Amino acid sequence: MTTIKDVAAMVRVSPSTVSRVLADSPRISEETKQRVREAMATLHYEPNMLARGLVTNTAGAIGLVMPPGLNEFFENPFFSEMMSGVSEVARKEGFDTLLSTSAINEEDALDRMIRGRRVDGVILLGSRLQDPVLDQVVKLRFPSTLLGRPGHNIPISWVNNDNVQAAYEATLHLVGLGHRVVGFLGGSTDLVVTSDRLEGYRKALNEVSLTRDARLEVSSFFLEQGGYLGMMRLLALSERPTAVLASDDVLAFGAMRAAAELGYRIPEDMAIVGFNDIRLAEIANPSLSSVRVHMQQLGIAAAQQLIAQIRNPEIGVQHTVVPTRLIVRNSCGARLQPQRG
Amino acid sequence: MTTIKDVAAMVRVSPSTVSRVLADSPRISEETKQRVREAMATLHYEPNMLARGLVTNTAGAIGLVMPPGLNEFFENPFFSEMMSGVSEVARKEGFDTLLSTSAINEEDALDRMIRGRRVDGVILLGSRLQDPVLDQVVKLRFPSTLLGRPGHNIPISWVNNDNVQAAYEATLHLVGLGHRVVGFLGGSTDLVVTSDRLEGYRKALNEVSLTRDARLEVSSFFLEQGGYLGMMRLLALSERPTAVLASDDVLAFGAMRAAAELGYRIPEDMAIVGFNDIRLAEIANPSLSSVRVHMQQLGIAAAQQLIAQIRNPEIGVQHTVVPTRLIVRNSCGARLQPQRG
DNA sequence: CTGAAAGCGCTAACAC
DNA sequence: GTGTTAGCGCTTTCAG
Repeated sequence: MTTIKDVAAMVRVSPSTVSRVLADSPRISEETKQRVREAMATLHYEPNMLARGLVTNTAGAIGLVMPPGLNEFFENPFFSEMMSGVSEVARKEGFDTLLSTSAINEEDALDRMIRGRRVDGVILLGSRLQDPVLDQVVKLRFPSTLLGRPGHNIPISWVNNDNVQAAYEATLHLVGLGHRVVGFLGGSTDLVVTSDRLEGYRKALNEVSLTRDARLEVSSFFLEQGGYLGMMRLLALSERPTAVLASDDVLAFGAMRAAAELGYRIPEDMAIVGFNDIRLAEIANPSLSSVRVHMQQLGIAAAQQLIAQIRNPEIGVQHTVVPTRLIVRNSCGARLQPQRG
Repeated sequence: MTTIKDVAAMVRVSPSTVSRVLADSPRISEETKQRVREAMATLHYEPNMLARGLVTNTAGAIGLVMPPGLNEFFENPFFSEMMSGVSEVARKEGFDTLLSTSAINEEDALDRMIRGRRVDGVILLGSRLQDPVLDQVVKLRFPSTLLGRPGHNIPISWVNNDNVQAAYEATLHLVGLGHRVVGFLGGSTDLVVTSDRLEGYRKALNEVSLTRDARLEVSSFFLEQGGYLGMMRLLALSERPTAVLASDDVLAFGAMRAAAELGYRIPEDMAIVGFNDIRLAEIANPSLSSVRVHMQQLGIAAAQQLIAQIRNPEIGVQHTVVPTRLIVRNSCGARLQPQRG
């Protein structure tokens, strides 16, 4: 392994000079820099990040802390797109991206990453209503950004959509198409994102004076299968919904499959709107109406916020709201001639 | 930050004793271990991985080297599923997972990771026909596993499907359904996986004495849009195919969209078989027949092989072939009554 | 403009 | 069983 000493020896300067060249210090003459750089190239020198990190107390990496239930998360296209945004920014800014795979739970993952000095900051993917991880990271005063919204009042930077508003608008859209019984199909209820979208849904129903029915609000796990099962429940109700707002596209697809299997036509017998607008929404048949949340943009903003914080710890908490937009396609029936209402 | 010294001071032992407790050395009395561990807990001690890595020359992480064209890759569900397998193993074995996002190309990413001692081994995701990265990693004698097959003869561990055989069987399946003009829709031609699947396709056509036509072999980028455009080309041919083998499900979906848009019914007018069997294949309408490659299994095997290598560098190159299976659904027409042949 | 020296937190001989 | 010591590769005062 080539070290700074080898380079120094080759150019007949001291290790500190080589170190200064690495940092492009103005105190080193251009000529020396030139010679040192040549030596680095011929020796294939690459700085040892561990050694550097040990003294500078930096890691050159940002950590992605997965929510519990890794697999569920990996399988959701949301994840890839968000990560694509994160890593794009990380790359540009010279950071690597570390996945918190080595621990069994979020708390341990965080401890390992933070106290173990493996990363310079963390992006927390999603939050639960009472989330100890948030307290933990705030208590440690460690650079961090939450992708989502904290469920309780805590000074932490975050990047989020206005999920209440988005779900509110999506629900009103369905109501505007004439639907009087609208179901809500959500993911895990202790996730803030689920609760926010549910709130928006309820708000809309209240506003148009439609009676709410707890049985119309089903929650399941965040997988296609979860949507499938949830939809089965909704369809089994004595007063079954004619439209459903799903809090995730993957759930929406499961719901569509369930409905189709039982002979319901979409959108004629059952209108569906999803959330996230994953790539597949456009391709599917029928194409899925969905609230576009700009997943990649969320990832980009989170990474940028985090890196700004790492570079300037005094920056204070930052909040970014990425706007959403309802993309109307075929699954909600808006493109049909109005039949009800 | 709590260090080993703080713990040592608290228990009134030397730092080396604490270090030995960390390693659970048998030379330390149970009683001392107990006291040290208590101190570690109350002080929230967490070992500094940088310092440890500096002396042991380990990083506690495995690197995932993305192929160039990050985004294309992130968007393919193949990636998430494979990564889910990798990280599951990594977690169990106590490794973190580092994404090579910080460099602009694979070579630099590797240099940074390997010479920078950020990882203990790397998983290379996919290979091109002449791939300098493979030479690089072999030359450095660094633990590594290729997810795919090397395009040239080089002693490197890999995990792969038998893509030639799989494509051969899939093509024969289509021929067996009576198709006499079968198209091939591939990804980037310099990828080994594309070339292998193409070879299997050709082999099948030769075997059943169907004339091959270079115009029936189109290649495009690895996105839905690529499949869409490729299919448009195939449909424009004077002698157009009645069946298409797509070397990736995402391409297959693009192809299906193109065909549907132009009024072709699937599978009646156009039979399609894809590759990878992503989750969506089952859900899609019509459901997509696809060669299941067990993406997660590939990731698991790659990670296991790599970690075995890290733990025992003398282990030599290992090769794993993960079997494939053609999953017949609706898009290939096998479930219809035979109409041709 | 450059060099010498100390030290980041940890492990690993080598002592006792 | 435990302590002492040196050193991993690098950055950073402090000298000059």
